[in-house]
Amino acid sequence: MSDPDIQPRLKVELLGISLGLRQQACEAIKRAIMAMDLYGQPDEIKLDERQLSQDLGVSRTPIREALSVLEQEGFVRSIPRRGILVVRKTKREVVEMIAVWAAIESMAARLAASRITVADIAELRAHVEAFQDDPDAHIHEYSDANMAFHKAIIRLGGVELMSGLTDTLFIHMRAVRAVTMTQDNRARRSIADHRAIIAALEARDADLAARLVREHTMGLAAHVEMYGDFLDGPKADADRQRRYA
Amino acid sequence: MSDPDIQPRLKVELLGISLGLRQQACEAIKRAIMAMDLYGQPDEIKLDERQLSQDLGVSRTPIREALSVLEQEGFVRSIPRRGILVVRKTKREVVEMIAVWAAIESMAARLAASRITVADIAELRAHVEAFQDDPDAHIHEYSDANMAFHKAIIRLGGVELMSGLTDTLFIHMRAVRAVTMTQDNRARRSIADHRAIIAALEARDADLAARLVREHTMGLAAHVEMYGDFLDGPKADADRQRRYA
DNA sequence: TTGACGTCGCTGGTATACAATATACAGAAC
DNA sequence: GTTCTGTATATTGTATACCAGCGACGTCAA
Repeated sequence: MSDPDIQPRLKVELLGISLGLRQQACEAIKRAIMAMDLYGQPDEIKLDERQLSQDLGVSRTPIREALSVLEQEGFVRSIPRRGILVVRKTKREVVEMIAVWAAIESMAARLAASRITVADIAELRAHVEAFQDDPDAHIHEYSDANMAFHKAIIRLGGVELMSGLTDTLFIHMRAVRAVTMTQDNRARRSIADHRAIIAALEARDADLAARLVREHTMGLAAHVEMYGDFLDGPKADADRQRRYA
Repeated sequence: MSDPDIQPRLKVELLGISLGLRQQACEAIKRAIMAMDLYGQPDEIKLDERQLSQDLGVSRTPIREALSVLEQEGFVRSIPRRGILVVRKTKREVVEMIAVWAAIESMAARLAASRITVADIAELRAHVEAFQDDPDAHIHEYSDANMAFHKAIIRLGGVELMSGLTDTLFIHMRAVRAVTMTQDNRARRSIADHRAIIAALEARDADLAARLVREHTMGLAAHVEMYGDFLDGPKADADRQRRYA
C-alpha cells in the first residue's frame, strides 16, 4: 500500500473551496482595480464595502480583510470614516518604484549571468524578437512581452523573493507602462537595449549585464521623471479641490 | 491663515484613537513577535486569535485584520482551520532577503553618492566610529549601530520606498544578525568595510560606493549561506516530526 | 440673503453569534 | 491487538447586528 501504482488512485485535484473567501475577494478586487483605467478618470475612485460585499456575494468581513491586505500592498488607502479609495501613484512614487525595480533586476541579472543556460537565452530572445518588426503597431502586446522579458530576467536570478516583490511593483506600473511606451520612440530603443542585455548574459559578463539592466531601467525612470507629469496632474487637482472645499 | 508660522499650532500628535484598532493590534503583535526569540524555540509557535483578542482587550475582528496584514508582510502564516503560526525563515529565505537588501542598498549608495553632504558623512562616521574600540564587547549595541548605518545609507539614497521595503527586511533579520555578528570576527571586518564605503561616498564615486556596498552585504549572504544551517535545523526537525506523526 | 447650528443619513469600525471543519479520542469490528 | 470510523470538541471562517463619526442638507435667525 506504499506503492501508488498499485491502485488507480482516482485523481481529484484538491477542490479550491478551502482557499478562503479572503484570498478570492483579494484577487477579485485586485483584478477590478487593474482593469479600470486609473489615470484616465478625473477624480479619485472610492470603494464601498457594502457594494463590494453585495457584488461578490459575501459578507463584509472577508471584504474588509481583503482590503486590509490590499492597503498593505499599496493598492488602496483607507481613511477612517471617510471611505476606501484606490490609490493613484504620484510621479515621484512611480519613479521610486522604477528605481527599486532597477536595483532588484540589476542584481538579478548579475546573479543570472553565472547560472544562465542556452534554453534561458532562447526564452529571453523569444520575448524580444517577437515584435522586432513593428513594436509600435501592437503596443499592448509588446508591452506584455516587454514585461515578460524583465520578469524572466528576475526569475533567472534565482531569488524568488525578487520575483515576488517586483510582481507587485509591475502591477502598479501596468497603467503607466502603456503610456510611456508610446512616447519618445521608447519601444524601438528598448528592443536594442534588450538585445544588448541578452548578449551580456550570454557572454556571462555579470558586471556588464548588471550595468546594462540598471541603465536601461533607470532610463525609464528618467523618462517618467521628465514626461510623467500626467500622473500628478489629476491628483494634484483633486487634492486642491479637497483642500479648498 | 495660510502661513503656518503665524500661529503656534499646538503640536498634538493626532491621538491614537483614530488610527484604528487594526493598526494598533498590528503593531502590538509585531512587537510581540520580534520580542520572542524565534530561533531558540524547538518548535513552531502558534498564535491563538481568542487569546490575542483577550490579551489586547479587543474583539477578534481587528485581530484577524491585523493578522491578515502580518501574513501579507510575511511574519505569520495562516493555515485554514488549523491555526496561525509565526513563520521561521529558512536559510534560503534569509539569504534571499539579504540579496534583495544588497540590491536596494547598493542602488541607494549609488544615488546617495551625488547628493551626500558633509553633515551626512559625519552622521555615517558617527555610526561606525562609536564602537571602533571593541565591537565584540557590546555586540547588541554594535548590531544596532550597524543596522543604523545601513538604514542611513538607504535613506540618503533619497528613495523612500527603499527605506520602507528594507525596514521590513531588517525586522525579519533582527534575530539572525545577532548570531552572525559574533561569528568569524565579522564585526571588526564590517567596520573596515563601512569606512571604505564612507570614503567612496565622500569621494562621490558612485560606482565604487555601489560596488562596495554590494560586496559587503553579499558577503553576509555568503556567510549565512555557509554557516546559517541553524536556521533550517529546528524547522526541518519540526517538519520531520509533523510528517511522521 | 447669508451664515450658523442642529439633525439625519451614510460610512466604516467593532463585537458577537453562528457555521464549518480539523483533530483527537474512543469504541467497535476484524 | 490493531485499525478504522464516528463523534465530540475546539478553533477558525463568515455573517450580521450595533455603534460612532463625519458630511450634507435644511431650517431658523440675524
